[in-house]
Amino acid sequence: MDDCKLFEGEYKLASIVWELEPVASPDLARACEERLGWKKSTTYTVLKRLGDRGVLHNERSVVTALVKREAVCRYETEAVLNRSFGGSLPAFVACFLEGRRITGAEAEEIRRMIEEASR
Amino acid sequence: MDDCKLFEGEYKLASIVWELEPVASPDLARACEERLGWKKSTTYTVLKRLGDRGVLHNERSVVTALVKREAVCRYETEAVLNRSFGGSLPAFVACFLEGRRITGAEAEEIRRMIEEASR
DNA sequence: ACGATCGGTCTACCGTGCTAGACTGGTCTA
DNA sequence: TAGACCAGTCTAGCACGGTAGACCGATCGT
Repeated sequence: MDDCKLFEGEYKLASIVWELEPVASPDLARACEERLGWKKSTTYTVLKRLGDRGVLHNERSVVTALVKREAVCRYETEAVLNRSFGGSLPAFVACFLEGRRITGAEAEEIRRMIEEASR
Repeated sequence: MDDCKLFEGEYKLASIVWELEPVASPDLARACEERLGWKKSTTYTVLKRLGDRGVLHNERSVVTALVKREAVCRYETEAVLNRSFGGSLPAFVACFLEGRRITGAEAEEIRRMIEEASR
């Protein structure tokens, strides 16, 4: 899905939808005004764009997400990994961990996932 | 360092510098022309911008990097993690691993790093 | 001394994402 | 049925990143 490439403003809107969906479009506009300082028309403009791209859906004034947050996060994950780390997860982890500590619980969690994925 | 936030074109140029440094500016212009299809002036424009921001350095026609690749990668790492995963490495790893396999060697490598960082 | 070459800058155009004001078509109510 | 209200669209200005053409000052070979 190349639909998953969201620009900054689009991402902000999508984030709010993911949190509130299903949400009435006027409520969404209100939420965007409060949280992002957007005017009504701005919300609808971005909403329409994402609707056209099949990311969000607005029907009878009820907005829902067609593309889930996980898919977008995953796309970004992939993008960063490819662009900066040659697609290598170890390289990414190494970079993040450089001179940093993590808790035992986090370590355990990651260990379990690694275990799972390499079995 | 907020210097580490590079735009697309800037990142491309910086990548070439990281690879070739120290590099004579005309050579750099040539490399950008070959690899990116950039005209000379484009290279110098971006080079100057990055010079002003303290990312690259051009002195007596020799270009070097003041900000290292690792720092930029780290910045991006952090940015993605914060934006999409609430700063949680486990969440990122979970997303990346979702329905995917990794080799035993990679698993081992990550395990070692996790071990190291949680000790 | 002078023209050529070269490193480097200045200015500007273009595409695009962001934002919003003006407007429209439909519905509801007095 | 006329006016108010509301969901949604259209159009457009603005800022900015990407790109490059024109130009300039210094150096160097003849």
